[in-house]
Amino acid sequence: MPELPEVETFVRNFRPGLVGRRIVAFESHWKRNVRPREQVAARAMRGKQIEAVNRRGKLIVLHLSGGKVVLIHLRMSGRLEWGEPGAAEPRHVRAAWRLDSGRRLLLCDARKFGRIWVADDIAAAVGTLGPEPLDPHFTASALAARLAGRRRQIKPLLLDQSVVAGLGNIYTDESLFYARIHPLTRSDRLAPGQVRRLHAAIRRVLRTAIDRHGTTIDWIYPGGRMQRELAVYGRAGEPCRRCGALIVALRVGQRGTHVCPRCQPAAER
DNA sequence: TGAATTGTTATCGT
DNA sequence: AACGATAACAATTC
Repeated sequence: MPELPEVETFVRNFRPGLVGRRIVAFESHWKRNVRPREQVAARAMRGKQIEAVNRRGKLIVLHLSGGKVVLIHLRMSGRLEWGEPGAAEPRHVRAAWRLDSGRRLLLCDARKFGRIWVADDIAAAVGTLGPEPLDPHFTASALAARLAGRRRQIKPLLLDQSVVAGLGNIYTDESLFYARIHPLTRSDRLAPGQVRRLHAAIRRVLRTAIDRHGTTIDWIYPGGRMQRELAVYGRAGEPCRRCGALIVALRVGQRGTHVCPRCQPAAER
């Protein structure tokens, strides 16, 4: 569930408590999800200072003194919490970084799908990521270039992190709605104007969602306000805010997908 | 109780 | 062979 806006919100909320702090210890018994294995990762992090905290796609990136990076992917149900001395321990703690401030940074994850890497750089851990959709270099023509030569359905293509980094199910559906593109449309059938609309929609949706601190739609991610403003996601059977037609749920690439049948006419085959 | 949930990867087919 | 579609997987909640 955490997509780019939710990850960005975590980064902004936790950055002040992290930058400049030193990692005293790393504790985890999350064998399957920590790379390299816990003791090796712990040794690489111990004593290092956190010099910067930022985001790349859906990854949280801690830049450590000495040059290594710690990458945290929240996947479906991960979230960051502070472990305060004397406070009750949150549920589902999978990893903890003890800091010289006396606090612990906790990665909590009910479903255990999250991941932690300690690596020399992002590419070494997760391979190639597509451009940041909010970066100035991500222009409409840059998007068009990334779609060129592909003939996949547009929705799975947008979910592919090597095409654009950071979009997940919610914001892909929202972006396609504002661009008035049906999610099954083949990418090579998009007119230049549609690509420009899609580019603008992606940036508009992500910027708005960051401003609202992300989307809270269930118990997993608290604190967001974007759910009030979603146009299609999770609104099956409700009227389209633009035209009044009823929002339809369908399945695209194994994913729950939401469209306005009038605003997003199905691509003819 | 089992259906729903998601990003990634493995696998199958074209 | 490269790409696209699909299945599988992790584990939990309601």
